[in-house]
Amino acid sequence: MDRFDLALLRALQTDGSMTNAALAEAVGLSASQCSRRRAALEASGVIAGYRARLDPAALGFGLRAIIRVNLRTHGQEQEAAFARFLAEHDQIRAAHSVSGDADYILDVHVRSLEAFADLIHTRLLPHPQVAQVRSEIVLRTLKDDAGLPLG
Amino acid sequence: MDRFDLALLRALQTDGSMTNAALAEAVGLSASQCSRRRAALEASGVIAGYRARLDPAALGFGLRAIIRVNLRTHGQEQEAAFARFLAEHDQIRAAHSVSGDADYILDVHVRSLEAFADLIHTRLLPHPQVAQVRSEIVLRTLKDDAGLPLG
DNA sequence: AGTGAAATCTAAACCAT
DNA sequence: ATGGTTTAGATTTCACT
Repeated sequence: MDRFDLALLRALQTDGSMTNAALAEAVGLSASQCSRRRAALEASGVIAGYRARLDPAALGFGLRAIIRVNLRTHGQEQEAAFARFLAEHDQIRAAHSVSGDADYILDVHVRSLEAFADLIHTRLLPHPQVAQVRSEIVLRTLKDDAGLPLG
Repeated sequence: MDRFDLALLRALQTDGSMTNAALAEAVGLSASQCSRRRAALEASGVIAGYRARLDPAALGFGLRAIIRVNLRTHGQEQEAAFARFLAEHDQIRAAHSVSGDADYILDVHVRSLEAFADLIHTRLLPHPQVAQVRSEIVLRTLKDDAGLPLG
């Protein structure tokens, strides 16, 4: 993992569709070398994959919210049940168990305020493990999934 | 935007490096048609771009936190100043202005607890606009940037 | 470790339906 | 609008330094 690898990663987390020729120019290496280093970074898992970034607004997702959840009980089985709940709901785009005021923090994209209310009132609050739900609705996104600070 | 476009988007937000031939097989269209639809989705901005997803742990980012920030004042100029602060700090990977208990919610990746403490105590808290900072440290990530729920 | 060229594969323009 | 063909370009393996 030298400065060339870091430069490759910086370039690829900005634009994952860069060709090896473009990467070669960007980092100062030959295209073949970029290809090989890139393959190694993919094989080792440093590059976990490539994804298209979609525009939520263009696809009708009008509302984003950050939701903090507290559970009633904290046993192994309860946590597993809640994890299954999270996995089953694809409006929930990110979910972290956290240490702090809340137990879980969710990042949620929905099409409308109705869909949001539905998620809160007919999904989350009735869940047997859920004790408290507090949400913040996103008004403006100043930064979204900016790259990792490499170098 | 028909079911084929949605299928393309679903495939590409899961794996952005799929070839048009692979997409053709996945969605049931010819490769040329996939190429054309894909170009249209890129041109219209529905596909905002492609990015490599990096593994934070593999790159030494040992700590992630969600930080809620409240500002002292809420004028145009104050918000702009805070927005500049956010843009300048690349440990802050996402930042949203929100309606709810907090004014801003930040998603932060740092290398260590020291780096985290430094961000809080020598960057955020001394900032003239910042009134309150409350953070939750991520213990376990159950879902991270899952795709938008299409169809 | 690094490069340059050859062979394979991919994308996009073209054309016909 | 869609699918097949072709061409120009990209990737990757190989030979070599």
